[in-house]
Amino acid sequence: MVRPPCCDKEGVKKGPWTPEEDLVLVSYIQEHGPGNWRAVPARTGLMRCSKSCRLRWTNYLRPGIKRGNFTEQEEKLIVHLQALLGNRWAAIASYLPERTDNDIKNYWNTHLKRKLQSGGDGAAKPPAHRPPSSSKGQWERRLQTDINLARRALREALTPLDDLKPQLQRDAAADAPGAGAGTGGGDSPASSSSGASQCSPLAPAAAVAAGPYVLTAENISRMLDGWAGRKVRGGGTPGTPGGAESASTGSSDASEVSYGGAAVASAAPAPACGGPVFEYEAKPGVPTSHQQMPLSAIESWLFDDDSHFHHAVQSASLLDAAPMDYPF
DNA sequence: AAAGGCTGCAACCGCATGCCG
DNA sequence: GCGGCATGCGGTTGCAGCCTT
Repeated sequence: MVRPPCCDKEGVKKGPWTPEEDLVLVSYIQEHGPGNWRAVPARTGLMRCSKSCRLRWTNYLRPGIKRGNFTEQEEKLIVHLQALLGNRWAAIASYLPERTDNDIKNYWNTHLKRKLQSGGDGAAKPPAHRPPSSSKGQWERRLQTDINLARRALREALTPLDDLKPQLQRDAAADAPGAGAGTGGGDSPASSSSGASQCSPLAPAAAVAAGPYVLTAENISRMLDGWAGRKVRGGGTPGTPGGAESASTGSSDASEVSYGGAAVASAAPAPACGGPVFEYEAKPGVPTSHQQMPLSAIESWLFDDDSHFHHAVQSASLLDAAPMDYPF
């Protein structure tokens, strides 16, 4: 049996996506849900590779994505997690639910890497405990250790949030009672990969908080308005619905245009698991779009499982081998 | 004001991994 | 257990806009 090429090299369009293409893709996914990407080009008539469709959806069209304007907290998280996990952007992104791995990767390469390099010689060097590019089995075993390290790093990164901690913990307790409670067994957010079509412990809370995105005519209209209202880059590169312009215009853009806004979500009732389409858009094991949810989830993960954390701290001397000495 | 260089972002490419028959 | 397929992931590239000279 001859394996068909991933992308039909002939007749496959490349380059920036147009608003029309985005609309077609979003409409299709609204109807059929993400997945079965191979069928997407054929069924939609999009002259795009299936991978391109998936990428476009994952990085830009998916609801709940925040773009631009990385906060200092996010920067710290990224720096710490990059030091701990290496260039495993998908894993890092799982701690920043509103950010895509591509976004984080770009931000690291364009901002943080340079920042670290200019900030100190040693800081930019990968730590000794950085995951080796060895077999996955080794890596998985190591991951358990790194989880504990990550917790410590996250706690440090989140230290300035102590003022908010009581509220965050209340949120975590109220919104995600199960979030992180089972992480003592090593089930970190980064490692839970089976939640795409299931109810993540966090997903219902997020759905309640922000509601699911429902593609309606109004939303499509808003989307197109957003495109039409912004200058088209490169004679065809649309701004992204998630608010690509937000970097220069302020953080409000992201919520204005993104699909995760509460106003949009209010168009439909908050579903239980298996509700309307896009309910399954939550990243696996991570909350959907709500500004506070990621921190709540992280806080929950960090503090709910504190006993495990302290045990790890006490029993593992490896903490000493993981200096968190970064310029910022 | 114009030209060249630099920066940042969106997208592509190829490999790795997991699932299913 | 094996092979094929679909998807996920990380590295890299291309290009438009911005900045500097």
